[in-house]
Amino acid sequence: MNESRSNTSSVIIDLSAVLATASEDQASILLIKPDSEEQSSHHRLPSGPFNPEEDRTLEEAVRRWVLDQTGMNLEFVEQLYTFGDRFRDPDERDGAPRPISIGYIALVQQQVSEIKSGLKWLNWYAFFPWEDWRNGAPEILDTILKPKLMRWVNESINNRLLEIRRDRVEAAFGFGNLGWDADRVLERYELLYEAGLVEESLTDRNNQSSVKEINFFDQTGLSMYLDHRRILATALGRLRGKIRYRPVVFEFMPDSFTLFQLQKVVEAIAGERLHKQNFRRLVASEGLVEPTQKYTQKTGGRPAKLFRFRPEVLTERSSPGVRVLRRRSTVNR
Amino acid sequence: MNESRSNTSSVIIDLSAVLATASEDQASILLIKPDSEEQSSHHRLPSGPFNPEEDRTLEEAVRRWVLDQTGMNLEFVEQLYTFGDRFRDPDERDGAPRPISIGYIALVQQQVSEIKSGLKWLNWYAFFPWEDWRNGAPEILDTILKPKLMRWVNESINNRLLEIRRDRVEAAFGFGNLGWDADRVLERYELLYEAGLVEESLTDRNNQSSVKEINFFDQTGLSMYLDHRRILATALGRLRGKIRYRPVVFEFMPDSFTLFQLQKVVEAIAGERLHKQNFRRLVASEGLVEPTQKYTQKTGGRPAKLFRFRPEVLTERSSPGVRVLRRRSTVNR
DNA sequence: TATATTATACTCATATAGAGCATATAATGT
DNA sequence: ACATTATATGCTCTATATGAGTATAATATA
Repeated sequence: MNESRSNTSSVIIDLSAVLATASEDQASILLIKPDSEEQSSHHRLPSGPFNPEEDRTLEEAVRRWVLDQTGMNLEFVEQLYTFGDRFRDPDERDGAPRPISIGYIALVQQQVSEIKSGLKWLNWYAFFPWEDWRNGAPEILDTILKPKLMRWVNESINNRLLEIRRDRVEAAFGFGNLGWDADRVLERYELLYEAGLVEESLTDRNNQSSVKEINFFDQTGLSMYLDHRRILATALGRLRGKIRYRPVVFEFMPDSFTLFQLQKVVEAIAGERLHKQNFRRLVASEGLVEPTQKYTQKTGGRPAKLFRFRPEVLTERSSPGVRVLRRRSTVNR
Repeated sequence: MNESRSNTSSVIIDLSAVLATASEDQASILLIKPDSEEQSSHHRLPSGPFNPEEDRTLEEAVRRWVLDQTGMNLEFVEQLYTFGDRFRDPDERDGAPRPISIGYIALVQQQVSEIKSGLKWLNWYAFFPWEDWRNGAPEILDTILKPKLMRWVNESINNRLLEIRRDRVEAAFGFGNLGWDADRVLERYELLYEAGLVEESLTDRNNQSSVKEINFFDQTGLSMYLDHRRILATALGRLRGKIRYRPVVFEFMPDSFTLFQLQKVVEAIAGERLHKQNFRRLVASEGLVEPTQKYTQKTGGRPAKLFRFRPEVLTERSSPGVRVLRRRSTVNR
């Protein structure tokens, strides 16, 4: 065994949190606005270094940083992934310590109170315009991303690489026979990054973008500080998957709500439209909700019954969740 | 914002890999045998510190350590989770740097060649006897774990804690109306750890075990070095989940195999028996395999057709996998 | 009173999953 | 040769889940 390496090189652990919420019309995340004094003009996630002397667990550290920076006490928190690629941080080449970045997702109630200055709620899809299929397939897919990705595939230096790239693109974007799989958010972002189609690609000097058009990147979504957009992509993918087998949607809902409100929130997260009658059948038969005695007329038309979450499902069903479509067939493109 | 903390405390990143394989009768993992000179007498995973100067990515570092320690070049590697709890490492209280542990899972072919000395393949279920349901519900569940867990639930200092513990135990072990959910390996291990029912509970001084019986822990599976058994539990849970929507089983299979051999491997991983005819229908209709022209008679009885994996399935279906049972009903207990 | 709008109930066709029965093809023993 | 046993493979039946559509109910408003 080779035990000869020194372990003395410094490593900084950076913890970042995606604070996600969803209202009827939008899924949004809480961001720290770019500061004019700072080098970067990009939004960033609440984040901070891990201090082993102060924090008993990683999750506690995340909670503390979020409380510091946003004033919010988190409930649901889940670890996403640990990123450690070299050179995603451009400063690192100049001898700065290597950042290891651990991403978290936190689900918070719809924004009730006012938020601190310097913070902002932003639509999730501002960062991933191609992920919102609620009004049909996003135009950008066929007009821009598909041709650019195909070009990147064909630029491969040999056939083996070409096949790998083609298969990855097909699987992630479903251009072939495959449909669109809403969960594959990270795969899609990674491909766009590698193909030089998002702004962050430029700071990675291993990568050169073939894009020459001025303002091209304005079309491919807002960029973020360092690798925060990658963490965000991981979060959206995880959330979309999790919603199907854990009752996490209810973290976003008020105490009582109509079924259509619930559906709108699920649609905002899933990025797809759902069949109203079937959705209602679904949540009822899964035992996820129970009716209250109240109704609301705010919806217009016939008054809607108000429902509440039924926490008992957790001890009744082993994977209770909103089993929405796993796949969108190609014909809907 | 509070930016006043020092970030100078040292952090060591430790990378560990679960090398998993499966043959017809067993799912096993590659371990480093306990060395008599070492303090600990426990098996451990191949692992080593992350060196930011040498390794471009975390995954590369894992591959390098595994190559060093086992001589194996890994193909499929996936990150599992990053563990950073204080005091899981008993040495840490004495001022040793805080270890942050990133777990990986690697899937390797059935052991063809001989392995290096000091290494050993061990049955996965030697560490989690309660996870193997292939011959019915493991006895240990009803005879030992259930009563001990119930006692731990009832020892709660107040009603709120009691309810939380009860719900967690019910969800993880399916004692109530819930069935056994094979994927929840980590949840079950964590509960046993917290309840003081596995040997590692003793080294965690936040935790005291109520177990007084001599040799009690011999019944609750082999213990491992540091938090390696926790990483192993994470790996098994992840693998069981993943097998359902990605064709990962084939990482374990030789070029050609009979459908029953494939089924046996899936059963070893899932820890459950499957319906033979339905399994065959399943893998065929999913397009996961295609017949070769060859047959084998080694199985006894009518010769079995040999099949091979159909890689095209990756570009045909968005989540191809072996959709085995998600839940086992209570009546089968 | 007609019309628009939303909520909710119900139906129908199809796909999928669990379980079991039946048949095919080998080896082995008498 | 023939019954027995063991494994492989094909097929049926049923219950349930899913996708899509039709019908009815209860409100507001022109």
